[in-house]
Amino acid sequence: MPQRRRNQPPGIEHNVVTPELLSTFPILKPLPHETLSQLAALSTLRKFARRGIVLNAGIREEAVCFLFEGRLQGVDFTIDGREVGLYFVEPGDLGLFDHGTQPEYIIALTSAVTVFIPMDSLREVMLKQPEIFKVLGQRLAARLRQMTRQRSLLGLPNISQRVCCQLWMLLEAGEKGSQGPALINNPPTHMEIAIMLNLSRETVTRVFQTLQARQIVKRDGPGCLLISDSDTLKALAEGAQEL
Amino acid sequence: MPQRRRNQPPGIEHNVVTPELLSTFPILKPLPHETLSQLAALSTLRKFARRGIVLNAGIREEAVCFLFEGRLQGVDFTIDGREVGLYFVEPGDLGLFDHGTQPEYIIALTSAVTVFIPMDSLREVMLKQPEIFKVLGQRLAARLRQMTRQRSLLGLPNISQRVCCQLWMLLEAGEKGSQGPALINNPPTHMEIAIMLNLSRETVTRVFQTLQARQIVKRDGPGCLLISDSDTLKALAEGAQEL
DNA sequence: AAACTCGGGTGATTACAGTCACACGGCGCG
DNA sequence: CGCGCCGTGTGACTGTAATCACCCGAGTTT
Repeated sequence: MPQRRRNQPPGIEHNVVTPELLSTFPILKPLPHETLSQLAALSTLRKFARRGIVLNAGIREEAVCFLFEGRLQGVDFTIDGREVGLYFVEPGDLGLFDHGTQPEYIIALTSAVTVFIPMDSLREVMLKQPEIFKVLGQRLAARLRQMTRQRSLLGLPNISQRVCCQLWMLLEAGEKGSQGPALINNPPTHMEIAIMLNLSRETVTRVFQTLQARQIVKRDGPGCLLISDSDTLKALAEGAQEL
Repeated sequence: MPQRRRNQPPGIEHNVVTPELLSTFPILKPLPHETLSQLAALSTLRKFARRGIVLNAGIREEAVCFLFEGRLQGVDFTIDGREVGLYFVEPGDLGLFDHGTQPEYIIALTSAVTVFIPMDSLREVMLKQPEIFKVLGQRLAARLRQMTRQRSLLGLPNISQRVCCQLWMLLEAGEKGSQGPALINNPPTHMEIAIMLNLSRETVTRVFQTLQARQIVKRDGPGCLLISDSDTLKALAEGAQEL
């Protein structure tokens, strides 16, 4: 479980958020159009390059952040400085924030497009539209469930099962093209998976090697991972089959 | 990382919750007395014996639960049925709930006294007193931070450091009698610690053995663990010292 | 073109925690 | 009382994943 070095390109800002844009987020969809307009006016569009720091630990950046495109990763650090992966953030469906002081960093794994809504502006809108509270609460709860699920992964004694489970979760989160050869766009690197699963990079690589040898997954250039045999992957993830 | 068997004694119910009782919870303290009275009328006092199931996974039990006395543990299970410890719940300061469907079980590690407030009753009060939202949000966020912290523990490559860190967190959570020999009341069993840290029971026992040999901790009968040398424990937890 | 960095791929070695097997004291209980 | 369970304590053995060391190819910078 090693380190990653980071060069930290900044986020680029724009200010062209439309209510339509916001309504593409399932979480915000239920809100009335009028509310979305208000929110849109307060929001900022920000782009991040790979490895960019989206939200910084400790800094009390009072903002809610919605992911549009790309993939983010919540990471924390152990006392002795090792990186620990907490969760992945998938495009579209995930809003994430910051409450009190954010304990973890959130980092762009790919170039990413996000929408930021400043917390204090949000609060004004919330006073008139208490439904937002509910929406935010649901997000928090979902994150909690996600972290619980991720934590229980670590309990798996079998390493390849861990990796397969993680892959399976990535599949579920992404485009659910149901059966047939599914695919994961911009998959995390072996290193990024390793810190999620408390493994070393080499171990993850080796598991991937056997998965490829068994024709279960397949690289399709960089930026795309093909799951040729998702049934077997599922079986492996559930421990019904040994690798 | 093994299993625990459970015999599941039921919770015993009473209905004698006073507003004063509620105000002993730091989380609820800021609420006006009138609100507390309303809540108290809706609340139920429930006692659990050791190993009792406080909140059941999957079941959509719409209630908020506050811990008064004792210690609880959130647990989940891996796909292959192994138990995984998620967090400890300390008396007084911790309220916990249930949103959507609770993914994890919550189990009494010692006999415990709790107060339950049904979710729907709570909602009525919330309409008039939106501050409760804030309180609940803070709790959720705190739980999230706690789980993050616990997760980063697992990243520690050194096993004894993991255990010491966990002990240190238990100390912090409990009575902070500041310096001098601190103590942990009703400490979790080795097994319970093991599933929190992804270790085997034996490994935890062995770490405790060396800690006792080094006079850092000491058993004071069952139900009490004495931390003789909390400075060294802290050093071990932070990795400043090897065991 | 050379000099990087980054992501991935591999082998040899080895520390170390899991597992199994057992033992022991305390305590509740029929 | 004796029985059984639970929490703890300990030794021997072994599998396995971390570590180290290296290689490769593809992009980028200069």
